[in-house]
Amino acid sequence: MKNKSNLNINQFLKHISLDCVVFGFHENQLKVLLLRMKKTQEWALPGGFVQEDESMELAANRVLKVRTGLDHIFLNQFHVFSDPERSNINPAVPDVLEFGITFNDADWFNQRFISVGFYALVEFSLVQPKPDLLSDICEWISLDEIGSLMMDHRQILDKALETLRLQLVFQPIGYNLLPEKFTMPELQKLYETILGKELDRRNFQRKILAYNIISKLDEVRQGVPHKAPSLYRFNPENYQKALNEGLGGKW
Amino acid sequence: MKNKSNLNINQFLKHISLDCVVFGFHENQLKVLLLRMKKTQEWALPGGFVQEDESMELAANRVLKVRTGLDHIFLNQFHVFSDPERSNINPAVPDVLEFGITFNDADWFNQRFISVGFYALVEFSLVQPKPDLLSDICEWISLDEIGSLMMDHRQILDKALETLRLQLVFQPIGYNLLPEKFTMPELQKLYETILGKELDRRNFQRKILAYNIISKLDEVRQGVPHKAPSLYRFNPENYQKALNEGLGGKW
DNA sequence: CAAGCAATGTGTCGTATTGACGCAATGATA
DNA sequence: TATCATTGCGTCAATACGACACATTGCTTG
Repeated sequence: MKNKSNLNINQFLKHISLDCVVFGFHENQLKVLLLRMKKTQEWALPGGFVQEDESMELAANRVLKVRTGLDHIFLNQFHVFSDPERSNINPAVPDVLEFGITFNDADWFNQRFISVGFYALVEFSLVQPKPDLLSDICEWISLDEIGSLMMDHRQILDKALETLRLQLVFQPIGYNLLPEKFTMPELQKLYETILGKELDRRNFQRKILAYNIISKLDEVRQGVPHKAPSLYRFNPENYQKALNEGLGGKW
Repeated sequence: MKNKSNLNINQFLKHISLDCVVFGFHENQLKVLLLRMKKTQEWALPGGFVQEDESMELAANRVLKVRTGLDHIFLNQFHVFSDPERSNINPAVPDVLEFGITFNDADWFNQRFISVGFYALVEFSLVQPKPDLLSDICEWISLDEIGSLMMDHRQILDKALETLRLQLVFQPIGYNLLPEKFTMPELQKLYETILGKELDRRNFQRKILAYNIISKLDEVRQGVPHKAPSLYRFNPENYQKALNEGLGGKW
């Protein structure tokens, strides 16, 4: 039973959804990809549903491919949001009714959803944001400019950030967020933004270099004021090794 | 539409299940609560489904209350298992048909499930294991005696253990696994079992004491061979503080 | 019943890690 | 050409960590 829109809800599992917190880094700021809902003008995380033959991970990849144009995105599930009240106030329903979608579809959106949260780390410049059926805008918003979001999406975002901070302590971060070549101050700013606090420039460099996950290049960044900083790039082998084995693993 | 058994599947959300890895510590061994399926004799994790008005956490608590007799169990979700093939080989179906359950119920068990994995830490001696409708045995099995499990439950167990190991590095563990009073060697053995490697007795004590989460008592363990070890107990306030703020948090 | 012994309680020492900070070099800016 | 923000490199003390020594306790055993 198809419907007028290009969204065929009948191929999706009931009660289950996913929401993605897509992190990017640009102009020394951590940004998140958000959608603005047509009807309510509320901002929301990109999300979607699960087809009958795909895993949650595949579904998240499929959703993000449409939303960003990217394939093989670095993705991690971090929490399941299952408060029975979380979707009671779903404001998407009036939207649905306005855009040529049948009442059966409104029922679909009105049901209770248990949502699996994913966070994604992507290289900002590669993303081509595309709104979905219910939104008119899809764009990057700086972390400190994000106010309240639709439903419990603010809570999902906060939990993603908290998870990312914990990961940072025992796993390398940056390979998926920075361009191939980057400077030490840029990498440091990324860490500072995620952690939400300032770090000592010299101690940071010492620690990062000790991990052996980045290599210094024979180039400097051009066209910047003051002294030109050296460029670095990640060492894929050691980075992967650090991902598997952890960094400062105590005990 | 009720059925003959005391399991009313109609109150549950379709496609969604949960599985619990319940850890206990006894006789210096880490144990997991397992069920043996009546029909196939395979071992399985305790699990269940989600009612229409409860969160995943509430559902997990409800399931474990029945299975262990305990309330307010320390519970954490750790991963969602959503491989479309994971429940194709569900061996519970023949069981279901044999125990007076209607064919509609067999359909229920035959559907695809996305399962949220929880791990629980409980005090061994407080648990009163009870089998469920499809199992004849519910008991503690030592970690190193666990072979293959039903469906993907072995994979779920392994992931739970991996998560527990990571938690151990930056969060205190033990309050929920040990009796009120315990000895330093017991606590160390718990850490060693979870980490899967031996630790230096003296360095372990120094490190643990530095966290200020346990207090030494004016008692020693009675009736043990050789020198009687002192008893300790967790300091609830500092333990909770460490849970929130983390332990050796780098950066 | 005393010597032996296994396990516990306490401390040391060299090394590595960390946090705080100094200072010279660079290169655009004024 | 002098200035100055920023980068690159280094120092030092405090702390944490791993490896190990030694004394103590109290059951075990000859």
